[in-house]
Amino acid sequence: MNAKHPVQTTEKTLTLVEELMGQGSCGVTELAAELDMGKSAVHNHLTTLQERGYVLKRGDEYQLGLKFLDIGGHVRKSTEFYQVAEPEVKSLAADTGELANLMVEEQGLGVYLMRSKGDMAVDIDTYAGMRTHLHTTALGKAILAHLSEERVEAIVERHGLERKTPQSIDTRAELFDALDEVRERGYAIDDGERVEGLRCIAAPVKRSSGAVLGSVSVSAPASRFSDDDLHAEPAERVLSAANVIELNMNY
Amino acid sequence: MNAKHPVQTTEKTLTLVEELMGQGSCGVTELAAELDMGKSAVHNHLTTLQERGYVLKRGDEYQLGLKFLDIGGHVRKSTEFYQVAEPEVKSLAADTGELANLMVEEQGLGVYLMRSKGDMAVDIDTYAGMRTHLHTTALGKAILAHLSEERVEAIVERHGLERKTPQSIDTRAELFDALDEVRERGYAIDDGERVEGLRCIAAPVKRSSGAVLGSVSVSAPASRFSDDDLHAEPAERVLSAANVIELNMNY
DNA sequence: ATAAGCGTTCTGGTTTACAGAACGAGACGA
DNA sequence: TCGTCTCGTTCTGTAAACCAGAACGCTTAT
Repeated sequence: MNAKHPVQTTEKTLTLVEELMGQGSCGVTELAAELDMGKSAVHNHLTTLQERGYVLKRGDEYQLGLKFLDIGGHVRKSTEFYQVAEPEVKSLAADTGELANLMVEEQGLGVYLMRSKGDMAVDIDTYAGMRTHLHTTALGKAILAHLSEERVEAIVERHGLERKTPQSIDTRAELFDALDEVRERGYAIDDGERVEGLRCIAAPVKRSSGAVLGSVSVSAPASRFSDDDLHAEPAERVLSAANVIELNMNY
Repeated sequence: MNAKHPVQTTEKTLTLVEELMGQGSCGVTELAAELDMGKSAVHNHLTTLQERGYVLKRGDEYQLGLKFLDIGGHVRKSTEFYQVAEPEVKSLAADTGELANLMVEEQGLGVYLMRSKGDMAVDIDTYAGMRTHLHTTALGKAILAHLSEERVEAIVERHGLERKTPQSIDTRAELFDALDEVRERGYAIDDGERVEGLRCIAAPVKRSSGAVLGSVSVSAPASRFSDDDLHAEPAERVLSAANVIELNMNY
């Protein structure tokens, strides 16, 4: 549902914050030009944000501060799912030596709640808090497979089916086929659909009611996740991690 | 410096966000009462924030979403100091088996940039992004010890010397004595000054210019950090971690 | 020297945020 | 079953405040 009486000033502030996140570090004039606002307006917003700790001034340039991490970290820490899953994702990373991830759905997008690196883990561009289209990752497909068809339709309607690599899913038919497969097999795979050469295997975590809470995964370069291996040990280990989390969530 | 023409609407939005962070989950009426605002104003702000992904509605209550973690995570990831220090803090935790931390100063407060748990690590209430008074932790004292005296004065002026436990520093004289000691010894210690029974040892990380970038630490229960041991292996290991980070920052 | 660029300050007109009242829906008890 | 209380939401006029634009120092480049 959209806001019937949105606060336009707040929208401007948020747009400014998001622009600053994209740019990294910016001057007043540059931001004003980028966002079609007057310099004074931009300046007023920035100084207000600075006073509250959300923005820092370094020389003549402004940049986002760590206050966002404070709030975000607090929100994450207060999440039961994160608290319960965290140790299990860590041991998943330790056991496999690869990169283990935890995802939840929010507003139709996938949010990485955490990532834990094992000894050999690849270092890709993800970070805790990062958002991604659900259809482009194994984690996302594991979640989508256990939402109602109308929820999935609504999400596709809202966010589209953008392609990240030539392997990405980009039609509804492909997506629904893939989700059927996930439900049958019990876990989802991603073979270079978001990052070329990266394979990923993910299992859903569900409440005993059947509602999906999120998903767990392990990512590794294709060279270490061969076609044969993929469906053996790694799948086994990811499913067991998901199962442990489910048990601990349901007490 | 304070904003000469602050955007009051933005301030209201931020106050609302911070209140929501404190409360966890709240209804419109409760928030309106808490903040002395009309219900319609609170509602307008919340729906605006919701539309942008910063706030979620669950039933009739509103709560903060993970968008803050997205922005905060992005800011952290873009920080050179974090990128460089991260692997070293991880191995510090792995080697000692305890809780290793990384802190930077922002707006006169200490911000935990990361925490990494070793096998036996205590689980305390800190989280990445959390802010704390600098004078209450070894990490903070390691930073303060390498700021100019007027910076330290300004920080004390701004944030005061609040006590967390009976052991906390709470006078300027005590603080400056402690900082002298830190400079002489090369590292800072905290013996139950923030959390009773928790000992902590921290070393500053400095640019070759002498400017302090932040600090690294290891925390453990007093039972595992005896008086004798504290200044031997742990101190050695923390100093070496700080040194490695310094070398990698300065290329 | 001069000019061009920046961030910052100032002001008034007009956009717009918001108090307060009214509405609809659900929960509860009589 | 009905009335009552409370919640989130919608609506409206008016008082407030956001902001374009111009002006001001300041630094840097020509």
